[in-house]
Amino acid sequence: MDYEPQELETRWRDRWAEAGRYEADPDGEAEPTFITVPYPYPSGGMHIGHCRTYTVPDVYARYRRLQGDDVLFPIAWHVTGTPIIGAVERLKKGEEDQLSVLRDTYNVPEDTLEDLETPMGYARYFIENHYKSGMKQLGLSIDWRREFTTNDERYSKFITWQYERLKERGLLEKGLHPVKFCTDEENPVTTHDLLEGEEAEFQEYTLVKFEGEIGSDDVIAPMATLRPETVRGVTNAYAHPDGEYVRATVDSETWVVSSAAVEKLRLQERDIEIHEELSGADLIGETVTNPITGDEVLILPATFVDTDNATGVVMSVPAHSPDDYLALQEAKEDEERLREYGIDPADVADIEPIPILDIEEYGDVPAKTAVEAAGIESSDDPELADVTADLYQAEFHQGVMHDDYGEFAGMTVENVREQFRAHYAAEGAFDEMYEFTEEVVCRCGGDVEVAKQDTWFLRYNDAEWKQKAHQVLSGIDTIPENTRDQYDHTIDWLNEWPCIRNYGLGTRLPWDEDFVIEPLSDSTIYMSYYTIAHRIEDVPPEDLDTDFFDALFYGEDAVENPDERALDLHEEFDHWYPVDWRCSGNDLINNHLTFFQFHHGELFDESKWPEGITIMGMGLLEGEAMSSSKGHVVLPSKAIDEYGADTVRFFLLNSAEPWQDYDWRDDLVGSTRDQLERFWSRAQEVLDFDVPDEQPDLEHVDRWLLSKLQGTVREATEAMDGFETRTASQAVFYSFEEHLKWYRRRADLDREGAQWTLREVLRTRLRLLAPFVPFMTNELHEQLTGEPAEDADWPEPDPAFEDERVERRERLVESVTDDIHDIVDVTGTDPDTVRVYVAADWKRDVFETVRETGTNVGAVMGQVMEDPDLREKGDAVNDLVQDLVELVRERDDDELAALAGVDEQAVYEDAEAFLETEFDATVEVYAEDDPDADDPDGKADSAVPFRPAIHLA
RNA sequence: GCGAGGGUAGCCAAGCCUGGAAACGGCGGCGGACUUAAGAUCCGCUCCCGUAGGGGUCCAGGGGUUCAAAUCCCCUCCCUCGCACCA
Repeated sequence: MDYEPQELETRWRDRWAEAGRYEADPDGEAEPTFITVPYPYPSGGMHIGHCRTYTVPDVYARYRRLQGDDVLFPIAWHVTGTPIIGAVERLKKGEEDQLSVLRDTYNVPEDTLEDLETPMGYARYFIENHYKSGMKQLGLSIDWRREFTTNDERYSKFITWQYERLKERGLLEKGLHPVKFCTDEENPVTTHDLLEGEEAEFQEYTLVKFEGEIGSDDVIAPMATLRPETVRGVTNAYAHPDGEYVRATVDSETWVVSSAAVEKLRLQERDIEIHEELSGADLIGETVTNPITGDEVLILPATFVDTDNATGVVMSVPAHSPDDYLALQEAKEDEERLREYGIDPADVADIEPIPILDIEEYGDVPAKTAVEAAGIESSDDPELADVTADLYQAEFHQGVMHDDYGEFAGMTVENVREQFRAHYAAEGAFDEMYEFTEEVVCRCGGDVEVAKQDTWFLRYNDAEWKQKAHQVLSGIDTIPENTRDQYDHTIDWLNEWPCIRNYGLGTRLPWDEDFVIEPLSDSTIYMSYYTIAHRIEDVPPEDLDTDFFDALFYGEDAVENPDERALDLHEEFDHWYPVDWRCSGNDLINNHLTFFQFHHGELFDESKWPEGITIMGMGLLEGEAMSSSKGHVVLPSKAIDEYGADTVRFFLLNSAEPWQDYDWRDDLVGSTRDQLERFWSRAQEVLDFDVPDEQPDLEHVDRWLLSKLQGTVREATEAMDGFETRTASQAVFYSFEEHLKWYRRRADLDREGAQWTLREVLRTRLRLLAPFVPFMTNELHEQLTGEPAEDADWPEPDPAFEDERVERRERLVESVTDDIHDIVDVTGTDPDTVRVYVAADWKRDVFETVRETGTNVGAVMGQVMEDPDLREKGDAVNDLVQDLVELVRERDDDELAALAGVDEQAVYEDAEAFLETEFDATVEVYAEDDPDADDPDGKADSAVPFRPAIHLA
């Protein structure tokens, strides 16, 4: 039978579907195992980069089934939030990029595009035609009865229950929060909605409220700065001479700021009324008072001031800012210009930098030192930015505040900034304003600004809640183990999390219908929903109130008059929960996986807390990140059509451990396919053997192979328990192929014993490989035994076949073969006779002495030299002891014990026939001290125990 | 900057926790078998030197511990990822 994966795999898919093979219902006897993976987000199609994420849990699920567990592996679809809506919008607008992704990358037929113009239509298309069909093609052992979407009515009731309960427990809080806001669409936007500035970050400027008289009005000129602690070093201020400014009431104060700033402040929840438009020239030459020092400073003209950034008025700290230092120098030199604005140049000439912090190796005036050291003379010098960055960096970490900072004196900037700012903000001298670090543009072309919005937060900063999350974590197996620190760190680091959005799919906030609960916040404990997803369909949504879910999750004592239907569902929940394993991506450690722990800690009893998390690496395609927008993807359907699902699975699981990145390379996938095909044809040969079931006489090599098989079972089992799919499949498949290679070279395969052995080996390996390549192994195992591999048991190591001495003996044959090969290669000879001399008995005695005495050469020599016969041999004994000490050091006790029991001469004599074929020569085995030994070149005495002397002729 | 993970032969990559064989395996390359040929398959070789199983150098760089270090400790250099309101 030839290997035809397409035909074979279709047949098994149909069988599974017809039998409902992976539908899991509580089974009283078996141990329940519940495995989940984050539900996919169908905002596009599935590509090969997604496949491993779902295949790893499948392999584990299949493994646990073979171990006899009752396994639940469900899937659902996450549609919450804006990505799908955004994708639909772009499609409806006919955006070329979007159309190209749909048409070219995901092969959506032209006449189907119309169906994709509603969010759920769009989602449904990709669910059915990509995810679901792809998962079925891959052979994922999913219980399909339990699928749902997060936009389903009943799921929403479940989310409603959860948020009602969190609110009751005081874990939700209302507050203001900065968001990205498109000024055209007048809506908050997400990173996915951006054309430019995806990298932009929120930057919180401190506004230092300088007071003064501009025109004839008392006003506040808020100077925007990122370094509020430098306020004592301010010598002057700058405004743009041609900039547009306004005088306006901001909340209850009168401010002068740029016109551009007004709009931003409005978005940041300020009450604003404009009184008068001003030009920069109106500000210049005026003096304002530093709210901290009380010093009066002059506003100077500067065209480098950006009126579109923050307030459009900046303070100047020439002692610590290279920009300000140069600008001041330049202002002093241009007296003409100062007079133009009615400023007395003498007043400017008097301005000297005021240092406010010390930093080693930068002298009294760090900015001056930095600028001069770099040889910068003009503010146009492109090197200035680097010099500035270096100085800021150094000052931040090493700068020590001067004495006039009072309670803040002596501290470093790093430690003082936040405190300092909070202190003067509380006094009313400082205010704040947000800006982006770069320009941000919406996909609609509109300008995106920072807006402050009313939001509900999850209080992840709550100390008690954090404590619970740590407790949950301490009970979780984290794979790989070194991710544990990251979770702990994330738990401590998480702050308040805004859990709602203004629009998007999903569940409305129960007490405020204007808001939708965002995706990361509606997916924290949904694994529990899988346990009842298919059966809750029988309950009308209007009955699904909070009491219902309390009874469902907490049982009959949780509420008065619990709903019988809920209690019924509770039994199934109770059967499957907690989650045994959550298999997820390493990019979710920082958010989802930690939220998952917080919410379980809060909402469930300790007995329902998750037990394991394993994280997965990314997929690359031919060494580069996959990208659907660039069309740099491979679709699973295409890969499976070309190679077969078993090959795709085997490659994904064998090329790297789950948590490592893997690289989908066509040539390597092709070679995986060849390997499976070879496995198949070798298996066919074994199937053709006609051997009885009961064990025939076995030879040494057969026992050797069977012993190796037991070790492989052990290794694979241990690896599977730790999700090490690569180690497990490598051991069972590739490493064992190496053993077979040797076995085929060594053994006479026409014997009944050999054929029986090979059949045993195949039967065992099929079961060990069943989680990885279920189609092929089921087929072959059924041909071999009448039963599919997945219905058999996971193999156990059989102690009757584990034999260290057998393995040691075979190792001796391997090394003597290697040694002869080496000599043949080096000498370039083709021997007719190969003579092997086994070390004399007295050498074995020395070996025994070393074993007993230990690996101290002196001690061994002392012991050995007590024997007068040995003493006579002199240097020969010394050399031998050196060799044997080394040999013993390199081996463990079991190995040595096994070696000690080996009759070396018998081993080589048994291998004579093999060696004769191997070298096409006559092979003679002698004892070193056999008086009749034929030893033409006197080689025999170089024999060492387990390292016979060799002579070629 | 903070947090995490890495740097192994032409390339990919195992080994590192639990120190003990120039270091699994794959790809690529070279040679051979089979074949009319190609492909596939199979067998060898693939750090340097060597006509006797040997010797030399080696696991980012530099120090240290040890009889023994890719593996343990310290320092330096370089790379990847995350630092949020987003799946």
